[in-house]
Amino acid sequence: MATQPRSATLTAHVHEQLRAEILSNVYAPGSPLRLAALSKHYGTSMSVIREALVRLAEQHLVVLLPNQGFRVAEISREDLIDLTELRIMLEGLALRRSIERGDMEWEAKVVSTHHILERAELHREGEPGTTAEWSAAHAAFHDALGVACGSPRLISMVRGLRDSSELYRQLSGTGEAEVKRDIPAEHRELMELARDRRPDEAVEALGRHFQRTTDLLLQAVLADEAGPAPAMY
Amino acid sequence: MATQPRSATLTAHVHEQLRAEILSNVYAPGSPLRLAALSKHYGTSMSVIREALVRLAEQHLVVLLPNQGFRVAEISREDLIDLTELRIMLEGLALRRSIERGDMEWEAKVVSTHHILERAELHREGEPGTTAEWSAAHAAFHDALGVACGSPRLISMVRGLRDSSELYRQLSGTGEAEVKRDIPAEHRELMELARDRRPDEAVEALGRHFQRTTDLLLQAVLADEAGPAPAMY
DNA sequence: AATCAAGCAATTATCGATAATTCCTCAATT
DNA sequence: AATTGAGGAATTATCGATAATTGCTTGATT
Repeated sequence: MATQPRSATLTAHVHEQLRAEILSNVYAPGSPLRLAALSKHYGTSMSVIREALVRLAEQHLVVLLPNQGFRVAEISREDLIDLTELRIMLEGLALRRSIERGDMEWEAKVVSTHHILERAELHREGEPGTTAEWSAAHAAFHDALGVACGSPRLISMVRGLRDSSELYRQLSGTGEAEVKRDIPAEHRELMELARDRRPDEAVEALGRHFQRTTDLLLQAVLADEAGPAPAMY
Repeated sequence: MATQPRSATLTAHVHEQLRAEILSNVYAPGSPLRLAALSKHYGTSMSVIREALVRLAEQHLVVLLPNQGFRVAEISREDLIDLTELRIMLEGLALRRSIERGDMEWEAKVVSTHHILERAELHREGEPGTTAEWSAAHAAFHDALGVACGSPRLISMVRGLRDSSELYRQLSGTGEAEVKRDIPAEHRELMELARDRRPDEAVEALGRHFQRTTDLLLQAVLADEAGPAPAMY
């Protein structure tokens, strides 16, 4: 398990790893992240764990309660709806601007990341859940769509929202509900509309893409959770 | 100078203080923030300084270069323009939604924070630069405008952008250029349009308010900085 | 003079230990 | 039975020291 730190700094490495673990649902939403346990797990002192967790807390992937430690961020219907609305708007804007301003290098990146994603999708046929490779390829493709928007801040915000969304997506695995959906086709459509520089249609397609995912997620994973709280009364 | 920590935790207290110092331009943009010096300044160990700085780094107010420490975030024409564009959009959206969804308590908050701001503006007549009280009142008023939008994430993003903007604003002091501008009147208009629930006009006014500030800032403070770099060639 | 490398000083990153706080248990009281 | 409060265990927050890294200075080399 001894990991060789490729990162410039130990903390950066742990931060990346921990983010990946959280996004792939190794720790359930709301569950505590104990310093001692993680310290042992990663073979580093509590200081570097703590610093990594502080960073994740600022990114809203974990929550810090003073003197009570860190927990994985909670999930909820309302939050997913909020998240999706903002994502449609901001990631849509980033896409629109990329289409308007992106150069040929950008086009190439869209095409190439889509190609990798398409391959991952073919390989995945009938697989149980979301593969780590597919998730990475998926994130890379969506990132490419907006990366030429020209605004570092917008890119950063979009990435943050995307990470938060991933928390929900992983929850469903490859949900049964998704059988009715041709996700590869949606991605191909997005790639073509971006490549062919059709801003309105592309933004529209992106919005539908997100909304569909959210709707399925809402009915599949978060179907209940309407009352004030789960149980214990 | 011994500060009594009202915060739940020492780090939180230092984080707040440091944020305030950076936003009020105690340290110039780009200047290094040395752990030992700050540690001495605040009378705490380097660990809590470091944690506070890590948080600020995630909020884009400072920058961390691995093994080279922390610096106050740099400023630039392009960044200010980017920032303003995003602020107009996001803070405008928050305002629109607050007008649509805010209850009477929200209205009251808008009116009351505006009242405090107006008082601070009157008191400030002829003062040299931006007062700390005025800055606080100003931030509180703008915060109130968007706080009822119903999206915690949007509120958080808007606050982050507002903090970054403050970095620029403080740079100008009460610039000479502002004499031609009736800022109190702009604020009053905003308050009235929000209070009277006129979304389109309010959002429009907010956009103009930001754009004016930025335009003046651009010509007053960041007039040069067109070439590749200041000097040293 | 310019370049380069070795050594040194300053600074950051990491560690392990201590202090402070919270949470749980359980007995005492009502 | 429910509530309260005092202990004690578990956990977080803070500290000071050590290790690692960077960057500067200086002296050797061309």
